[in-house]
Amino acid sequence: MAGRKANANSTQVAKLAGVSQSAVSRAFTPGASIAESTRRKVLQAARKLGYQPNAIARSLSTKRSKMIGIVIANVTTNPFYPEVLDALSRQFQQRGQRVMLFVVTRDQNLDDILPQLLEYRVDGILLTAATLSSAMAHECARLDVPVTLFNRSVPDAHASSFCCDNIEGGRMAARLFMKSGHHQFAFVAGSHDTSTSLERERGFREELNQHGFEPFIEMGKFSYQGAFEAARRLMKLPKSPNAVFCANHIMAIGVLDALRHAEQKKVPEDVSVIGFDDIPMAAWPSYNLTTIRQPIERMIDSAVNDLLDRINQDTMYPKQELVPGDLVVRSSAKLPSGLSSGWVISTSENRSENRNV
Amino acid sequence: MAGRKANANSTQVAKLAGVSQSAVSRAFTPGASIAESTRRKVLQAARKLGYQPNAIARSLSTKRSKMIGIVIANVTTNPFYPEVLDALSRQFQQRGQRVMLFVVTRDQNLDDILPQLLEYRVDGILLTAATLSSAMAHECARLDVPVTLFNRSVPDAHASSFCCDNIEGGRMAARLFMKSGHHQFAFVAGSHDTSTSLERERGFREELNQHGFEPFIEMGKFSYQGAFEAARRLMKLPKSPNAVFCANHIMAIGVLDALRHAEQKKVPEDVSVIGFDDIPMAAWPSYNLTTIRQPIERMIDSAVNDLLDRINQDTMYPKQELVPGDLVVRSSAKLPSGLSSGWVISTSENRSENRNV
DNA sequence: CATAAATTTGCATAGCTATGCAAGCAATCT
DNA sequence: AGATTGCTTGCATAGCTATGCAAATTTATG
Repeated sequence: MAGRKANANSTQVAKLAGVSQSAVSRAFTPGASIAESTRRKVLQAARKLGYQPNAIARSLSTKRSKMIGIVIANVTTNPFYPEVLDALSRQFQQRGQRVMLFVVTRDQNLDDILPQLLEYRVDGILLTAATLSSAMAHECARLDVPVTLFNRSVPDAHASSFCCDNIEGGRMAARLFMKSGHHQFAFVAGSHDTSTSLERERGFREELNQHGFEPFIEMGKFSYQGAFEAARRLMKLPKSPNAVFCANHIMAIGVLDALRHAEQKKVPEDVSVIGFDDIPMAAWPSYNLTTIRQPIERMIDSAVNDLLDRINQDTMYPKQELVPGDLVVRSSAKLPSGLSSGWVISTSENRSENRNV
Repeated sequence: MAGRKANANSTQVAKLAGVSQSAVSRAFTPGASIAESTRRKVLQAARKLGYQPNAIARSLSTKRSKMIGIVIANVTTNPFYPEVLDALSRQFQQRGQRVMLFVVTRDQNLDDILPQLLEYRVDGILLTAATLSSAMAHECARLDVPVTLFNRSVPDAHASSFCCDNIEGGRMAARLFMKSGHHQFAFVAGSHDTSTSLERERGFREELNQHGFEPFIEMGKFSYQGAFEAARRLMKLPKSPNAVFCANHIMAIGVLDALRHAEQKKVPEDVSVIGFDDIPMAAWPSYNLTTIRQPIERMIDSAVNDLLDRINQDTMYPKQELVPGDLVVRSSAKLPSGLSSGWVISTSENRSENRNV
């Protein structure tokens, strides 16, 4: 059978090098106690035999697999997630961890997936765009496998979570709309059971409410097509909105396309649109989307650091972190006076600057 | 340290169930010789202890890791690849294989990456948008680890490869342009060392040459921005082309945006554009891209089957497969008489039909 | 019931590396 | 020289499961 060809092992290398098997092991373990001369002998013998240490056996022995389980959803429907996966995967690679990947459908039940990761004794688990049942959270805690959620907030606190400040993001969108003099608002939601969508909606609505406004809500199902149709429904309303905030990037694109191509509306003259997730595509000339930027690199750095720290130190508690987003002003939403395309507004530090994006 | 918490093992389960360790192993091995009554006893004891077989130990023992190494590039720059990754990953999951993922940058040297997969004794390797050095091909062959390339053709034949028929795809684009009466052609290339780009160019050029035409070639660097700039350069030429074929989807989008927003050209009235890789985005109203569709599902089925077959049967030779693509007619390229948007032209079986895409 | 056949079980070991411990060794110090 | 210290090295074993083989048990057959 393929894959069964006898592969040189440390004992054979040891014999050829005239040392013990332990010496071979130490020759491949950085920082181990071994004389430089023997190490060279071992490496030479290893090269001659085409020997490479067996990571499976090492994992068994050290009880560390050096593998991280990553679960990710929406990888084809939302271009934000390929960005996330790319960055996560690179970070872990760079830190000497391998990645075991599971791609799931939106809100597929993870209770079947996580055991498959645990079976391989992954050192930690990172969930993206997925939630954790409390039974599974419990199971991971029992096995001392740290779990980190990315872009989902967590109800019970057995896992770390790293999210953009979605509520404040929603508020920023509302404020920009109001400053530009809009009066009829709408929110295109992703789904009614996803924290990102719910929180963005909540921030948007609360800020509007404080000024006496109430947005229409339409369901865009987190997809281009769903948002396209949502936009058409919105435009059929008696008092159709002229300021539409969308729960993510891809739905903002769907809304824009519907407005321009199906409804003959001009953006932003007739209708303003704001999205979420500033991915490269948002800056393309066809869209030029005004959007809330999630500082993806920073979020991922934090998430990766947190997970690796928790793997290495037993004592650390899970952490919930909220990273502030920036409002990136382009030309899909009408500009209030004093602001022009290319501005980035960070609420966090309460300043704006023209970074010319 | 985290992850080191004592985890029940088969011996403990055996003791609790009053059987031998072998019985526990067999209880978890489908098709093993064990009485139903003992299996039940074992499973009950296992549940009580929260026991789950250790896949690492199993891998060591069986010399099968049940892991496939996937190497993928361009996951953020080309939306085709998230589709590929999603489909691949699902297929392998469904077939009981885990995926160890490496995300690389375009044409990053794999000679550092593959050893990391081999170290974990993956059962097979699938490379997407990446090439294999002959040294590494040799190494994998020596270790009996089958390798399959997806979307890259292979010079030496130590690996299987599954590609769309890029040459024929290029020819189809050329034929459509010529049928619509174009006379000035251009090809926006991805890079000069990638088989996909080279082959698409070759087919396009050969077909044109047969009719006495020669296309301009511009380099689009496989990116939106690169293609955007390539289009601007093309439009500055004295006899600027009015029929532009792009080596992939994302570059077609870049070209379209440049033509419309930077060059004030109408598509397809002033310039026709054809892309490659029919991903969902191509059908969005903003683009409505005429494009060559790679039958991604079929290609992936073949690739996965081939790899798994080669893992299970030592005797099979690597296979090179060329899957024909379809020309999907939308509205970014002028239509020849008798054809309307929504038609799909499959050269393979030499027929066209209106599938209303 | 006796015997043959089939099924189930446990024993013992392989698979490969890491590591605590004690022993060996060389260098340093008094 | 003798004692002390610090490195290196090998031995032996742990880590967990799968599996060939022989023994034990059950079932089928005559």
